[in-house]
Amino acid sequence: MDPQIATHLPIFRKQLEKFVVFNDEEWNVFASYLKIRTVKKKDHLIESGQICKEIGFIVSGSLRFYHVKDGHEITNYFCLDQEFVSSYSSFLKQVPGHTNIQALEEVLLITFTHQNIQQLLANPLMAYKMERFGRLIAEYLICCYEERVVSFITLTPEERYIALLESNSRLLQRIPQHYLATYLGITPVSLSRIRKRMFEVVK
Amino acid sequence: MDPQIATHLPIFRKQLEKFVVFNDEEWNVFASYLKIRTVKKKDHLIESGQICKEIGFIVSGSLRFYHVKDGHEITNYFCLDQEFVSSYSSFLKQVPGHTNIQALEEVLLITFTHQNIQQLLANPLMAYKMERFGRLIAEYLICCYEERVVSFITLTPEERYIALLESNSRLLQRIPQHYLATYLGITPVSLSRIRKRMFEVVK
DNA sequence: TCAAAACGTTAACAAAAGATAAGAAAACAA
DNA sequence: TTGTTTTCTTATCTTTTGTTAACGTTTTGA
Repeated sequence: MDPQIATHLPIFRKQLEKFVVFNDEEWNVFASYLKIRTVKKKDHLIESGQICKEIGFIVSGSLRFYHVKDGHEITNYFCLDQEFVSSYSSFLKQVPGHTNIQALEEVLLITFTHQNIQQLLANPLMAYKMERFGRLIAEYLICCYEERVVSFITLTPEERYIALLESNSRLLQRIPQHYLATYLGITPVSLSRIRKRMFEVVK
Repeated sequence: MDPQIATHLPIFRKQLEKFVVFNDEEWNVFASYLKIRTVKKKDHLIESGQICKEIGFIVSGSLRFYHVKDGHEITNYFCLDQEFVSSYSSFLKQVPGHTNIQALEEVLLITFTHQNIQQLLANPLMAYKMERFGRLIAEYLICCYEERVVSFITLTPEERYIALLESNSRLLQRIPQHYLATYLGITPVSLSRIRKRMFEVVK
């Protein structure tokens, strides 16, 4: 194991315990698969057309997911520290995806690969808890996605922006506004107008 | 076990096997929890504010998911036969949801409850396969949701409609158009215009 | 069968969003 | 620092969508 990784393992283990609690023996097996690496600002964790081989836990930094359409980049998601990051659909099916994931700030990641998980799932000592871990993470993500779909269906872009201000102002302070705009499903120009309208009402 | 259910179990078992294969002993345990019931056209499987207690497998019929906003119904999803149906976020967290699920046609359902699943997960004979089953279903749903979020971000309403025509024309023949419109994120009037534009180009 | 309800289309007008371009402000890098 | 790039705002014009209402057709249910 990379000695550098040891510093960051406790915080990672603590986050994992929101989903499943490994005893020390299990944890040692699991941790033996972990790797640590950095992604420089503006570098990519994964690009469109590639098969996503790994899941990362973000020790520090932030990333954005984006798609390219007609030469424009459209931001789909943001991940901040203490969260997991992966192009899930590509990762789960091991097929090429359309998602790009780019570091917005320098990122420090603890990673494990799809192959690692398959090995752990095939290990009788680990299989049960790994299945459970996978289930609970996947269920968590379903709730996130459901919320996002519902916000597209039921809210106007302005309402989505306000909801984001209220629920996740931490995000807004770290993310350039034009990325936020496409995340909300509108153009940067349009978000600027929405903001203008909002602040005029306040005056 | 309800004798009426026996007729429909083989098709259900076959669909389940896309996710996990139960041996006969496991299957008998699992099947002992199943119930069958019908939902009449326009009746609700679940309404906003309720905790969703069950997952259903649709033997026949179709349903729509919708939210209410400012007195308007906004359709969020459709389920046809041979699919699973539940208000997942509410079901998984066992908290009241905002989703309504209504039968578009008379529906025949095979159901099992959240409590049933907890019992199966706690049964040492079943736990491993139930965890696995849950994981694989959840992963499948993640891919569905991801596709839907991406379609909102990257496509115009017209492109979303065309994509739906190409990928799921089976749906379109069974679903009233005004439900489809809100599913696409637009009004029924707007969808009617999009259709008019499309057919004029063809001429 | 027959009246009521639901559904789809169209029109007219208003509101919102997209596209493009220009300019100011802020962040970044040599 | 200084020059460059990035980011945000603003303006103009066009396109799209929403809103409301009217109308004809189809479906539904008593």
